Amino acid sequence: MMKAPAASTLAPDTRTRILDLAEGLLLERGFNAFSYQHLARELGVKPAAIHYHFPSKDDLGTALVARQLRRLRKWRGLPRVTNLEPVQQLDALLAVYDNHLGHDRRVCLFGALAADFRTLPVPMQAELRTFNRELTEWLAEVLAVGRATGALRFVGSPAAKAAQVLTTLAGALQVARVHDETPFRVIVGQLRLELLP
Amino acid sequence: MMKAPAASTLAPDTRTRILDLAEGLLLERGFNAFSYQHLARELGVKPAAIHYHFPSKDDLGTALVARQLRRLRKWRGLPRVTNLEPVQQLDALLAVYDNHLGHDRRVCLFGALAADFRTLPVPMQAELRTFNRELTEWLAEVLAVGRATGALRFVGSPAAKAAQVLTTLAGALQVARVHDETPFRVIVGQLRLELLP
DNA sequence: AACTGAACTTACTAATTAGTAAGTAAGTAG
DNA sequence: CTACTTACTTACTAATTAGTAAGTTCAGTT
Repeated sequence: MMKAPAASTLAPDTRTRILDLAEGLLLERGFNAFSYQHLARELGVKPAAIHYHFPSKDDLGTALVARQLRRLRKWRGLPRVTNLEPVQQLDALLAVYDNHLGHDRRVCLFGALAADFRTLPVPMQAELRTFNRELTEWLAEVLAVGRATGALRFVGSPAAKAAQVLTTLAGALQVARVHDETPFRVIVGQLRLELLP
Repeated sequence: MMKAPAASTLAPDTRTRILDLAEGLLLERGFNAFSYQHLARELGVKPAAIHYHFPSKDDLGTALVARQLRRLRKWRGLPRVTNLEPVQQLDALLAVYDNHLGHDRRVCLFGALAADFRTLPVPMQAELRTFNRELTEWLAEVLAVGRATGALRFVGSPAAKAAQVLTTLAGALQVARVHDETPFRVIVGQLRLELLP
């Protein structure tokens, strides 16, 4: 029988270590800019060991996006998120992007993959589409409730505003990479200025 | 003596054909997703011919961004652009992005390179920074004049709003690539809705 | 008619890529 | 104890990569 993995904390298994490392490289250098050799060297194993866990790079990439989608679904259902007021939920979202910024100016997953999208394996494309769609839907709902209660202000539909805000946030992390943290702060400041009465 | 190249129209020379093709591949698949072989095959020459015009891929990439910067500087100085009212100048900018969308949903140069930024040659990074800075400064001036004349409406500084709008446009093309044209239209519609009283 | 330079091609190298197949060591199940 | 499974390593292939060096063709110059 399989031993259940320790639910949390402490030494992650190799598979998770591969995913974590690959995610870092993806968000810092792009999907076409790291190889199984890079991963193997960093982890102190042979490239074939990576192939054992993820037969092809397509599998690895797809697993990466699928994991992020699972994280999103878990996150948005967390009591410490669902219990918040819309303004605080928005702030929680902004905090995620701010955290990317602080993490060596990593871009978000969407921003890392969008440009190379056509070179990605089809299942990976599908996962990324779902990820972006669900995140946008979540934010649209937050914005709708926020405006209904007078806590947030904007014109147009919640769906349109949500798409605009998320797109801006993804782009803002890219601008931060090209320049420095300043434009990110400026853009997020502008977003808050417009949304909060 | 060198024959002066025909100022415009008609069969471009190989160097220009390389740049045009590389630009297309860059905007459609990313900088790390095309090779000298791809270029050569498409142009019906040998890879070494590309090396003749651009000794390294770094040179090619840098030339690509430098050309786009020259285009920007020329474009913003054109009478048919400088003579426009701010609202029309904004529309002219939006038309550029719309044109990318119509061109097989190409992302903009900035959006194509931002994610892979750290893998780019340093001179290419510098050109891209300058390109983004100058474009943002241009839009900030347009927005400042537009608000002063009452033709445009926004809160915050023109510089902040310009950074936000350009970031959103770059991101909107990426979203269009991942999904379809719809979110791009929605996001640009939202931008116009907010800016035009 | 000889020379020169631009724009290539041919032929190559060394490195890196993803991926495979076969073997092995250690642990687990019956 | 035996069989099986997990998690690898060793050793390899075939393709692709950027890049180089030397040779060729040809149009224009002197």
